[in-house]
Amino acid sequence: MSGHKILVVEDEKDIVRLIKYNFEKDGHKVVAAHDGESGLALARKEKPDLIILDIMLPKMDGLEFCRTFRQESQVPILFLTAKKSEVDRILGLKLGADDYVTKPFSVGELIARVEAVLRRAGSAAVKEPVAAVLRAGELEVDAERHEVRIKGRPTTLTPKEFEFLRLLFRADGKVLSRDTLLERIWGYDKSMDIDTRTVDQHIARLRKKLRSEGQRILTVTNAGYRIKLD
Amino acid sequence: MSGHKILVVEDEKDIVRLIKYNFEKDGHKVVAAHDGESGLALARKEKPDLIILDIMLPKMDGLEFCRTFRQESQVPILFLTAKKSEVDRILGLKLGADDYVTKPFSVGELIARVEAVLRRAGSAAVKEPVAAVLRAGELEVDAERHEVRIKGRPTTLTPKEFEFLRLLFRADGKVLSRDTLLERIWGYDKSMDIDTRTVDQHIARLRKKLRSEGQRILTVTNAGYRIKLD
DNA sequence: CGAAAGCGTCATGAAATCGTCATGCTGCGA
DNA sequence: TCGCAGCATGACGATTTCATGACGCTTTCG
Repeated sequence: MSGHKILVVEDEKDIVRLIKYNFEKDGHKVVAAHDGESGLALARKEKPDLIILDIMLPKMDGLEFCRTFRQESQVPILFLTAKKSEVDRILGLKLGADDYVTKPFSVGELIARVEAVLRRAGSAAVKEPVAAVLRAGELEVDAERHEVRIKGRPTTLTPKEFEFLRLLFRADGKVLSRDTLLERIWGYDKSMDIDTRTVDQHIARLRKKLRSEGQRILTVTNAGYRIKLD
Repeated sequence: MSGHKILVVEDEKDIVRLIKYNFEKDGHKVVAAHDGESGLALARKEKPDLIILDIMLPKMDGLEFCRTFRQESQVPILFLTAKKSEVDRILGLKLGADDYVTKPFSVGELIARVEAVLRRAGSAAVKEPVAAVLRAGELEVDAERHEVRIKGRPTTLTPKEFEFLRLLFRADGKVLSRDTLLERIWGYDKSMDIDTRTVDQHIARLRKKLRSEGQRILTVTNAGYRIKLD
C-alpha cells in the first residue's frame, strides 16, 4: 500500500509532524494544513486520496470543513476527536466521516484505520489486505479474535504484549527501534514519557510467554527488535 | 454467512457510508447508487444477492424501481422508509418487497433483517445460506423466534440481552469493541450518548443468565468482548 | 585492563480496567 | 394510577497490567 496522498488538517504541529513522519515512512505522500480554511484550499488543489481531519481547528472547524467539502467531493475523511464524547462521533458520522480516531491515539492504530478506509474506498488501487491470521512457524496471531496460539493452543497475552507482537509481525521481520515501538504503541502523547527500558520489559514478558515456541523475538543491538519469521 | 453482494440504492450519502462500512466489515461486498435510474442499471450489471432500497429517491423512486425490477428479477429487496406511512404503501401495493426497515434504524437491526431476508430467499440464487439457528455447545440462538435455548430449554432474555448475544454470535468469535456494540445496538441517529460502561452491565446480566452453560462470553481487555464458539 | 554502554531480569508501587452492587429513571400494562 | 421489568449510570473494590529503579551480565573500545 503506497502511493497515496494524504492531507492532514490539524493545528497541533507535533501531531502533524508525527503523522507525516510515519506515513511517509510507509511510502505515502503527506500534505498538511493548520487550519480549516487553508485545509479546504489545499484539499481542492492537491486532491488527496484521504483526509485526516481534526475537529477542533482554527478558522473553520472540522465539522464545518466536512460539511462544506462533502458537497464537492467523496474523498474519504477520517476524523480526529479530542473528546471522548459521543456527540462528536455521531455528528461526524452523520456528516460523512468514514471513520474516527480519538486522541490520544497510537500511530499503530491510526495507520490501521487509514489502511482500512483506503481499502474500503479505493476498491481498485488498494494493497494486499492485512491477513486475518499472521503465522510464523507454530506461532499464530489472530488479530480479529485478539488471540495468540502456539501450536494451536490459545495463549493469553496482555494488551500491550499483544500489540508488541502484532507490530513485530506486521513489520515483516524488519527491525523496529525502541522509539518506533514506543511511538506506535503509546501514541504521540509524550506528556507521559515512557522509558525505553519499559519496552525491554514488555519484550521480556512476551518472550517468556512464547518460550515454548523458541526464541522468535531477536534483539538487534543498538537498533531494536525484530521477529524471526523463518 | 458472508460473501454476499449487496446493492444499496439511497441518496443520503451518509447512510450509504454507514451501511457500506458495517456490511463490508462483515465481509459482504457493497455497491451503491444514489438514484433510482443508476440503481437499476447497477442492479442489472452487478447482479447483487440483495437490494437495500430507499423509497424517496431522485430520478425514479423506490416503488417505481421495485415495480420495474420485479419484472426481470426475483432478487430480494429490503425497503428503507423514512415515514411510518410509507409502510402501508409498500404493503398495500404488493410490490414484492421482502421486508422493510424504518429510519432511523440501528445497524444491528438492519443486519438482522438483511440476514433474515437472505435466509428466506435461501437456496435458489444466494451463495451461502444464512443459518437460522446459531449454535455453540449447548447454547442455541434462534434468530427467527427471538429465542435462546440452553440445553434445549428456552430461556428468556430481554431485548437488549438478546441483541448482544446475537451480535456476538454473528461476529463469529471476533472481538467486538464496546463502541461497535453501542453503534450496532443503539443506532446511528441516537442523540443521547450511552456510557460504554452500560455495555458491561448488559454483558454481566447476560452472563448471569447463561451461567449454566459456562463462561462463553470472554472479556478481551482493552478491546471488547467475544464469544467462545469451540 | 577498566570503564562505559546495551541489555535481561527481578521486585515493587502505581494505575488502568473490569465486575458488581446499588440506585433512580422510564415506559407500559394491569 | 400503581407497580414492575428493563435500562442507564455512579460508586467501589479486586484484579490485572504497567512503569520504573536496581542489579548484574556481556560486549565494546579507549
